Amino acid sequence: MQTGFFQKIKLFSQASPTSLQQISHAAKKRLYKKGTIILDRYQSQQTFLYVINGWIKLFRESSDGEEVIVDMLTQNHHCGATFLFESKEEDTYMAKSISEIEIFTLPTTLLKRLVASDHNLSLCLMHSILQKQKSLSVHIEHLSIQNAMQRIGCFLLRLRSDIQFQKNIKLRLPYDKVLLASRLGMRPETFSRALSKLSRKCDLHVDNELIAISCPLKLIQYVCQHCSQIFPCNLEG
Amino acid sequence: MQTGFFQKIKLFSQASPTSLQQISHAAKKRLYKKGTIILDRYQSQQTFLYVINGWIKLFRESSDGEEVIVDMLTQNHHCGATFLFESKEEDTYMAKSISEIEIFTLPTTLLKRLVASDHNLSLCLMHSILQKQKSLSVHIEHLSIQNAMQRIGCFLLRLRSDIQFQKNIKLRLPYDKVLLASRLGMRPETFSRALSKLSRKCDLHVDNELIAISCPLKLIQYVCQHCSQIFPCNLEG
DNA sequence: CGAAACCTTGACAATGTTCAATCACTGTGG
DNA sequence: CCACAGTGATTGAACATTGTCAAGGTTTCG
Repeated sequence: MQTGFFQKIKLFSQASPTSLQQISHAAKKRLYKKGTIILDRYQSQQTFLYVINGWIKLFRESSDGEEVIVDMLTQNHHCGATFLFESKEEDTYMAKSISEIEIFTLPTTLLKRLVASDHNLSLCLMHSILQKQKSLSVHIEHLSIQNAMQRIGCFLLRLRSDIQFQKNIKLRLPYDKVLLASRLGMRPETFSRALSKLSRKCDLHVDNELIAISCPLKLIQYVCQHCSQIFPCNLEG
Repeated sequence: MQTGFFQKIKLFSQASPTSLQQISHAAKKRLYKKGTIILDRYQSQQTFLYVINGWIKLFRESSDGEEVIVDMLTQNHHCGATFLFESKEEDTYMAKSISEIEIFTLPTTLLKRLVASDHNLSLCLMHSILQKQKSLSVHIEHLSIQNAMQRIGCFLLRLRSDIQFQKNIKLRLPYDKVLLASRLGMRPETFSRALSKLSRKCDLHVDNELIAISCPLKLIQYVCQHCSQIFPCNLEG
């Protein structure tokens, strides 16, 4: 792969020429169709994964056999930084493509070496981790404050950054409702009922995975009322 | 303050002598009694705060005037790293002592300079941030999977790391129940009822803020049953 | 075509919240 | 020193929200 490609990625934009060269040498770009297991738990430990395009589900099984969503990644998200310093088996996860995806991977060992030697690269990585941390904090606040309808509305609002200045927004849910329900901490049945209740309350038009928001401000007002953030909260850079 | 003090702190253990010197020069050690406002929102932006001892509440107000807990800090926790790269007003918080506390602070600007120049220091900081990130992920899993009784039990279990090998553990709640309830994402009334229900179910003995766990394994079994982590999950340090 | 997954709906159970009342405890000012 | 206000904590009753179970429709894909 070409160094220019990586230089355009914020995370690597400050990396030294040597680092960029090593990265572009070692990176493996891959395309997968929907529904493919990308990493098993063992591989997750050894792989830094960067999403160029599409959606990926990171998950584990709980002790009673249920699937637990660890994270959902999309464009410009990455995973694997956890294993730069510690490599505990309990932290591992599986990765599965939820749509067609385009990604690249790097061996954790290489990234570890680069981060140890390339100060600017490590600072970019730290910046990115801090952004992620903020989004986790916001997620926690939402889970403890918002009800099912609000969590769904909040998710919709975050799908588009320009949403507050538009009218009659049209969205497509990026992945299926069962998964989305789980991501938002509720049962599929609750999701189904809450979405239809929300659409009555805030003038949405729902047609399977297509959703039209006729008046974003109305939705924002209902969704964000108890939150400590100001509306376009936590839109990642 | 003495450089030796900071060298013993994991976060600064790999810092260069020059960094350590600058840190020890600029650090302000402080004692506060319970109930003191340590930082207002403006100060939080300019201050890196490290807890030597005691408990601190970080919080904000939501748009409808409710207090939102951002984080609870204790021994060896810190806050302020967020502002090393970005300084958004919405990310600021207030800090209040919940017990007698001993802390030290550094100006964000200094830490920023040091992190920019001292590679090993920045790696230590990154490590610490990644640990924090893991604990946030676990928190999210707990909020979406556990019920009120389990969240309370889980909190108790994390108060002592050796808990699984003991019998008849005696604990003291580190801060009041209203705050703890909010931290665990429930109402004080729910907390009160859930704690008494839990104590019946898992043989706890509750006497105000004192709690005795006669059989930790029984509690672990009930609390951790749906979790993707293995028991002594996410014990920091 | 048929199996499997996804999605929705109804009836009901479990869980959590709200509101109001009460009690204990703490610190303050008269 | 006591009265009193304020906070923390608990409890009951009514209510709201979410989860569970079962059934049936729809979509997807080999």
